[in-house]
Amino acid sequence: MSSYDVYAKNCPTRLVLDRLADKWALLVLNRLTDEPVRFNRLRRDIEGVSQKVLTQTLRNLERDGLVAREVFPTVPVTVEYSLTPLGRTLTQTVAALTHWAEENFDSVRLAQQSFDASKAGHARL
Amino acid sequence: MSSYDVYAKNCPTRLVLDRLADKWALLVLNRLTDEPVRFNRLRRDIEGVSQKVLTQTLRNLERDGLVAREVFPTVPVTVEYSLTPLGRTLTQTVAALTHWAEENFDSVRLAQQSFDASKAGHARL
DNA sequence: CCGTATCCGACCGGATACTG
DNA sequence: CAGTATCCGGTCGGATACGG
Repeated sequence: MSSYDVYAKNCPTRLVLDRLADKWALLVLNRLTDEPVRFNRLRRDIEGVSQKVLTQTLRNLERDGLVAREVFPTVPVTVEYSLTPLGRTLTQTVAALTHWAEENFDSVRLAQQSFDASKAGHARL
Repeated sequence: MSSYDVYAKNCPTRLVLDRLADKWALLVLNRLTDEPVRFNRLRRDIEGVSQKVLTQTLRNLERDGLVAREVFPTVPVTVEYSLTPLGRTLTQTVAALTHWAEENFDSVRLAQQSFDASKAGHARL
């Protein structure tokens, strides 16, 4: 079964999947879907990400060819990030994931509460 | 723009997205797509995951209502994991992600090599 | 404005040993 | 077989300071 190769350690797909399995990466790709965005704008819009981590995330995405970085020689300097053609091939899927999360949040929360309640009896400290 | 709420810190969707943005979780969901799987089978099939981390991943997915855990009173005990109906609503999207990774691995690798080569001049240790 | 560099505490995950 | 418990080194990420 070649479709099971995905689970193998040496499967190249795992390397790509590891990168996508990153909450900030997904949020960045999502934010860049409609328009190019400057660094600090991105930093402000995606609440909770530090400058360091956002930079790392963007570098990784740039290295993978999903995001393009363009520097404008203004004073002070302006840097715009946008999706590459390769990156755009991912937007449908990323949007689907986000959409699922929006649609099913209530179900997930309900399941969590139910799960936690059923385990409450064990909390005998 | 309500569709931008996804990026807000307090957005509930972020909580769900954080959980899905996990490489092991995605691989587990993928592996459970076609059939229920026992714990050690899962551990063997998904190379590189430790028992501890696989357990944690499965507990989280169970808590979120995506995965069901069934214990069979055999000797020794047998535990089967499967997708819940809620979990099955995710399989299309997860499969799409995996499929993208398979399709575009070459492009990503090429981009990485190109990126690394362009930065080689800075490696003056 | 857009980073890089450094320090440092918190958390993650592997190894190991033990239970039902 | 399927976990839980504990230890413990490595990594991640926040804070801060500084540079182009």
